[in-house]
Amino acid sequence: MYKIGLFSKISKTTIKTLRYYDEVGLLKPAMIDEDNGYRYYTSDQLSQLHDIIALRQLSFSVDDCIQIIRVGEIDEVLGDRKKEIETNLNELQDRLSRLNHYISEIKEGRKMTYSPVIKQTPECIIYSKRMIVPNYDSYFQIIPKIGEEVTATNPDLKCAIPEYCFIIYHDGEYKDHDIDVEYCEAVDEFGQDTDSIKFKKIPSITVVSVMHKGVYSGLRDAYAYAFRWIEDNNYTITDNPRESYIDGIWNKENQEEWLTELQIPVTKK
Amino acid sequence: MYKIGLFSKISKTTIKTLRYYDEVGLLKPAMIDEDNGYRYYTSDQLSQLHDIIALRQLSFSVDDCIQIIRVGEIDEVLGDRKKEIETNLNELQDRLSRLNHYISEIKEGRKMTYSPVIKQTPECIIYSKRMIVPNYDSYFQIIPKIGEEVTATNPDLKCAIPEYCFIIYHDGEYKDHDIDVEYCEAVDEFGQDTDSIKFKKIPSITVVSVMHKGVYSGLRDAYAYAFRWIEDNNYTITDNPRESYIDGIWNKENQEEWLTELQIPVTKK
DNA sequence: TATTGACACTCCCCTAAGGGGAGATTATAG
DNA sequence: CTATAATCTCCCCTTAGGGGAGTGTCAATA
Repeated sequence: MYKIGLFSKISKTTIKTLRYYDEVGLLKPAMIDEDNGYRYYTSDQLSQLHDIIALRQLSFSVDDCIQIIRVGEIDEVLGDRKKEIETNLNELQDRLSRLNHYISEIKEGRKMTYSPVIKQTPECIIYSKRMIVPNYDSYFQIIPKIGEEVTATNPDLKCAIPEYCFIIYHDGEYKDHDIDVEYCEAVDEFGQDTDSIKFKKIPSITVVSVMHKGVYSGLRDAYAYAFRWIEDNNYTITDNPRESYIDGIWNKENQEEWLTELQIPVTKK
Repeated sequence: MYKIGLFSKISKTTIKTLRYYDEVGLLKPAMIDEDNGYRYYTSDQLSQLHDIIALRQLSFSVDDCIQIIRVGEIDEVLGDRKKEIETNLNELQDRLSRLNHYISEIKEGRKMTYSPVIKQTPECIIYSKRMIVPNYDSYFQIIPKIGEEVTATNPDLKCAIPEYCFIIYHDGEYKDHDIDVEYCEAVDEFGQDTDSIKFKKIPSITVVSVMHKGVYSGLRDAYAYAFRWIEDNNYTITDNPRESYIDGIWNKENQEEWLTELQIPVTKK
């Protein structure tokens, strides 16, 4: 019969842990002195504790251990735990890769003004108009007309809340004229298609998102950064990039305050 | 100006999280209505939050984020975090490997009666006697004599508490006669060496530990299991195995209750 | 036998990053 | 004007114990 202090030394387990295991019923002492509450353990508890430590090192939770020890059924929990660990492993590898990317960016003297985030876009209904525009400047003149065109055929149509208004670039490469773009705006329900304007439901997808502040010419740096990031962190681009407009000429006079979100659909390799 | 609900939808962040970030000072709303306490956010907060999410995805803690955002110093924390993640990664890989080993053991129909644990042996002072014994049965007769021999020259010597009494097998291979063994017992201080008995300090080492219950002939299975485990989980054996005696003929009559701990010094590959 | 230091006990608060819910107030839509 | 939705604060909960306060007990020594 060992008192808790000695047993803790033998088993290399803290007294706190032993008391905790007693409390939750994972490992009860062989005997408790009724008078003074002292816990007494035997070597029987030692091998039980050994089994418990083995399970804990296999990363089972204390609750799992109780289940396993009491019911003796480990098989059910096993697969779950494996998947869980594999998920954690993948996450950690992703984080490490991103951290290393971050570090190497700093080492190469870049200022790290971009903060790439992996996120899901919402599933939503949009209307879209695809067109070839002569150059970048021109389509900001075109956009208001699209709005008018839509409300002409769909007077009751309302934008989705929160707003989600973006352009998809369909050219595989960079072009500065005759650009193949698709203007999209999320709305709250389907409306009447016209020749040029089509309603459709778009699914939720995974994108890497980069915020760009300021005038649109700076977007190229953001693109460059994002593409480098995707390459370095073993993601694969799965679709054409989107530019989502948050603040712009329509609500902010100061160009410095314009806010655009670059969304590049990706999947982890 | 967005109220919290809308802002939470725009930023894909829960309201709880936003309130929490407000509370800890990581992201304060642009304005709080004095009358009703409502929080109001702007798109400025949106890009700040985006930066925060990026840092969080890099696995920085909220406290780290506060530091980084306020002071602007990320470099110091960066190295720490990298090491931390690498450590976690190694741990997880170890766990996954052990879990897979476990699963494959079950699949192959083994009953998994052993629970391998990685642990540290204590640093301690021991006396030891190395000898060639004719066979396994004979050394249990020899051991009491060693005790007498030691107390003859060192009458005041006391065993260490907790007891640590073990045999090291110095033969590289299995032998059933003329076995080269070293009997060791931990004591509380150095004593007088004799011709055959030497005192020495042994360091703490990492071992894989397997408990064996029952008569000694069953130890072979435990050895076999442990060696297979070590192989499968990418550990390397760094020294000769130890058998540590916990319960045996000296305190338990019933052979079924004998308890022996197999300790095999290892290091992770 | 008295003391003293080591050991044991319970009880309470703490962790990180919010989640869940209660109860109260406010805003918005019809 | 009312019903519902949104928002507020406040409190408790999560893991696996750690730290400490205050108190009681054991074993060895003077």
